[in-house]
Amino acid sequence: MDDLDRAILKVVQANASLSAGAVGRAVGLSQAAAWRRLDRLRKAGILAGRELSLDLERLGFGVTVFLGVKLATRGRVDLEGFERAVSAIPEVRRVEHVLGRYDYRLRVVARDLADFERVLRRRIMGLPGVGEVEANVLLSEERRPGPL
Amino acid sequence: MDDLDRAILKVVQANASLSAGAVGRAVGLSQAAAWRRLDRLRKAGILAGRELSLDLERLGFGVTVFLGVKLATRGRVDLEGFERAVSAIPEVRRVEHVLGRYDYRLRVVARDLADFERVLRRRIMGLPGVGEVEANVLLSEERRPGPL
DNA sequence: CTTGAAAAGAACTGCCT
DNA sequence: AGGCAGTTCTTTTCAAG
Repeated sequence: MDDLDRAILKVVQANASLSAGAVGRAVGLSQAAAWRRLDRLRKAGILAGRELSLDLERLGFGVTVFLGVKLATRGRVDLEGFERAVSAIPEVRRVEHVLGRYDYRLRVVARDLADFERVLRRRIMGLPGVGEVEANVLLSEERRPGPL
Repeated sequence: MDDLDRAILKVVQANASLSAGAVGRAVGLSQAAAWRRLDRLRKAGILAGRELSLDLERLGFGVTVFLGVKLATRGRVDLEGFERAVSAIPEVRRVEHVLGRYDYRLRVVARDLADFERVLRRRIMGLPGVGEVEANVLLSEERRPGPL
């Protein structure tokens, strides 16, 4: 983990579709040297994997809502039951178990607000142990490269 | 946008590093046909791009905190000033502009809770227009494939 | 949509400094 | 560790059925 590795991580964060040769050119290494470092970072688990980002709006899912969920009852059983049930809802794209005002934060997509209401009432509110629920509708978001 | 396209999107969601040939085998198309469909999905903006997922824990950032931020004052100027200032903080990995109890939700990483306290007190609380702030510490999270 | 083929480029390997 | 050179595999494009 030296400065060259950090430079490589910066480059691939900015553009995940770069070849080893292109990464090498960007940081001043040969294709083979850059590839070996990328390989090492992958095997160390630091480069965890690629993800494809779908444009959900173009697929007809124009609404994203964050739900803060507080469970009415707690305990190991409740957490597991809630997580299993919430994972079966296709509109739920992310389940975050958190500490604070809520127990879970869910990222939910829907075609529109009417569709979201359906998901909320028929799927989310019926989950086992759900207590208080709070919604925040996403207006826009920005991803940032992060610290390094 | 037919069933084959949807099947392709499912496959590449599950594994973003698949070659066009491998995608074709998975959905019952030839290499060339699968490539043409992937190309079309990319050009239509539905496949928006790849992202690399870094393992921030292995890089020494063991703490992730979600911050709900309510601005003390509002208006176009306040939003823009806040967004510009918050984007300059390297520990902020995501800025979500939302409607609801908060105006913004921030995803913040730090080396540990002491480091997070430093970021919160010296960086976040000093942002222009910041009013109420609420923190939720991430315990675990799960990404789900999403609806299709 | 399929097959086959060809050119370009990327991934991987071994050897040498 | 880094560079060079070579092999293999993918990507990408094209022609033809």
